[in-house]
Amino acid sequence: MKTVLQPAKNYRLNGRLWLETDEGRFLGIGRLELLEHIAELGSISKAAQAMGMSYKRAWDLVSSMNAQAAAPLVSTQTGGSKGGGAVLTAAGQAALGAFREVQARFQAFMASETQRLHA
Amino acid sequence: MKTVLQPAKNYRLNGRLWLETDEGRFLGIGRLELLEHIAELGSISKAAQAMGMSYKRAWDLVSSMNAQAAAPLVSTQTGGSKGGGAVLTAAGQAALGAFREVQARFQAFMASETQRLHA
DNA sequence: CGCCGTTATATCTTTATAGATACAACGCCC
DNA sequence: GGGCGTTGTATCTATAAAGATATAACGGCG
Repeated sequence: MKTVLQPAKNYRLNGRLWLETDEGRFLGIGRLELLEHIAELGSISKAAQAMGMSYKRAWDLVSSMNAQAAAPLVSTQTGGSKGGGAVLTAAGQAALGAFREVQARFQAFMASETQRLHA
Repeated sequence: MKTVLQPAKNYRLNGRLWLETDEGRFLGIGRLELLEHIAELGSISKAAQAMGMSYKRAWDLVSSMNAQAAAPLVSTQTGGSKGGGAVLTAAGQAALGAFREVQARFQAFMASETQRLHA
């Protein structure tokens, strides 16, 4: 196996991908996973708990996403039968699906490039 | 123009790519630019100055690169006619070239994916 | 009306990271 | 041998990011 680079240990190509506006990051892998958990659990606090993330951080992320998007990605309700909750809007579901696909192709790209480096 | 996502402002896909080992990041865009400046200027301190980076940070980056690589990427000399200096080793030049290519294809990937999102 | 679980918000503390500063060691060169 | 500019290293400070904690507001429901 001829490799162009020879670090001491096994190495791999890794990376991160995100959508950004002039105001900063908008949607990346972290926010993507948060949206997935919110969609599944119907609650910001439950999603944060499931991810080992503080509620504050999760709420800050949701807040910044909703602020930067033309239409909110997450719709929240305070009070009610279960105390409240959060669900994805149609825009949120569309964003989730679209970014999932981009992320999948990014994974494929990285795998391919890692192959090439080790070739 | 139909877009899947509708943030308030213009948005773009961005990302970072790096090589990593179990010990952490090894070579990314920041270290790549540092290597380029070292190759051009023959000095860690001059490279740091040109990049608006503190010498300490530049030295730390070089040190961690050399520590993680099987062969050092940067060869340094203390003292001498010009007080000392730093040059890329053959391994450093090879790493520079290889990562430059990966980075270029990554840029193309991101441009293509941005196109697709706006399609 | 009071209970409940959640959203929403403020404030303080902790932690990680970058930067600033200082200085010793080195080796050519005058 | 002394000056010079760089590498190499330690230590302290400043700043930003994340976490911890506390509490108000909300609205269905018994």
